[in-house]
Amino acid sequence: MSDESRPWVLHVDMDQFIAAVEVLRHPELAGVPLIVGGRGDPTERAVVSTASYEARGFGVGSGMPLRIAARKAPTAVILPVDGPAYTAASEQVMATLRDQPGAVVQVLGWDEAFVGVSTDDPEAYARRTREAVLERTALHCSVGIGDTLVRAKIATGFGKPRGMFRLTAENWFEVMGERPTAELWGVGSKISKRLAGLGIRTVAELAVADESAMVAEFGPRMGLWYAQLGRGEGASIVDDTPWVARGHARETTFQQDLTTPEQIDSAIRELVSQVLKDVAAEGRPVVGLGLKVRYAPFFTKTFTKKIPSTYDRDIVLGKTFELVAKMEPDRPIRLLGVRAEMAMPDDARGGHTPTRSGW
DNA sequence: TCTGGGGTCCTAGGACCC
DNA sequence: TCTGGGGTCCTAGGACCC
Repeated sequence: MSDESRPWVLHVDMDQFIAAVEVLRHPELAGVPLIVGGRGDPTERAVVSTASYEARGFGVGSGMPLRIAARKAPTAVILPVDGPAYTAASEQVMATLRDQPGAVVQVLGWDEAFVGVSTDDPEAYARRTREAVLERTALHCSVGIGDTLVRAKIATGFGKPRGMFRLTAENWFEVMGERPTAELWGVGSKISKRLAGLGIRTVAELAVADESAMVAEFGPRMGLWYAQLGRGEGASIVDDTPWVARGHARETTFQQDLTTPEQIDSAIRELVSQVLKDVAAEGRPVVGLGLKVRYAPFFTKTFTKKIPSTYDRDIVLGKTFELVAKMEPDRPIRLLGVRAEMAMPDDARGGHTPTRSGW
């Protein structure tokens, strides 16, 4: 170890963020199993956004259907999602991070951010950051310390809750080598299964995977990117360029299945008008409109249509009727969404880095 | 009494042009 | 009668993340 100041990547992740914000507003809920999701009504179709650690003890996790969560944790308090409250808390957290000396902050979501900083003692810096966040927001966080973005991000999991962990080229294989590929950030269940088909099950095996086999299976970009991920390598520069959305979408879940063309048509009209309003607020032209239709269960149909200059109602409705015509009568539509794509300024398009997410 | 809503990026294949 | 190669654009779909 040297005293030399060098660049580090910190990944700051709030502990059970949404539940913690709710406890701040409802102090009597401290220590109580708490579930936040949907409109707070477990008889409705919705999923869990966050479960407190107490609720997780009952086997409740995020993404789980709310009614199942309520069954698993019958004593849990269930609250509705309150987006504006979490946005406000998030802004306080991010402002605190930006106030730290020398910090470059790249926000990843409501409850997490990368912080780039040059320091000779990243643990001390991380500790001061955690203290500052706690003091300003009364919220706890964990910090991952890494020499790349990927390593910092993965490190956080080992620091939770209310702690920190350092993951670098030095201990990467010691810590991650024997773990399944699905523990990597960007490898989910589908990809890990395809990797297993190539005989690759652990991070260490992925790290030395045959390049031509990877490219044959996943294509030129993804194939090389996954192998790189297995080594924990990649970008180490935290980028605080303000984020510009590439598109907007509106999706909704119907409490009752939609079954007739008339119902579907009016639902699409409503969503299209909402998303066009969102896009108009950005002041950029609409270049495409997509429709996503989900049948119950597990089956998704999509179409996207480039719109020449502006939204063309006839095109969208024409495609809609095509979808409806293809609908099988015994498969009622469950969920439905509309996505609009906006024109992007050329310099915001990205695509210059060798990884799927630009890192 | 199963399955949100908001995003990101990549790939394959067909159409079309030269 | 037979059939290039390269490039771009568009659509559809897949996968992942929080």
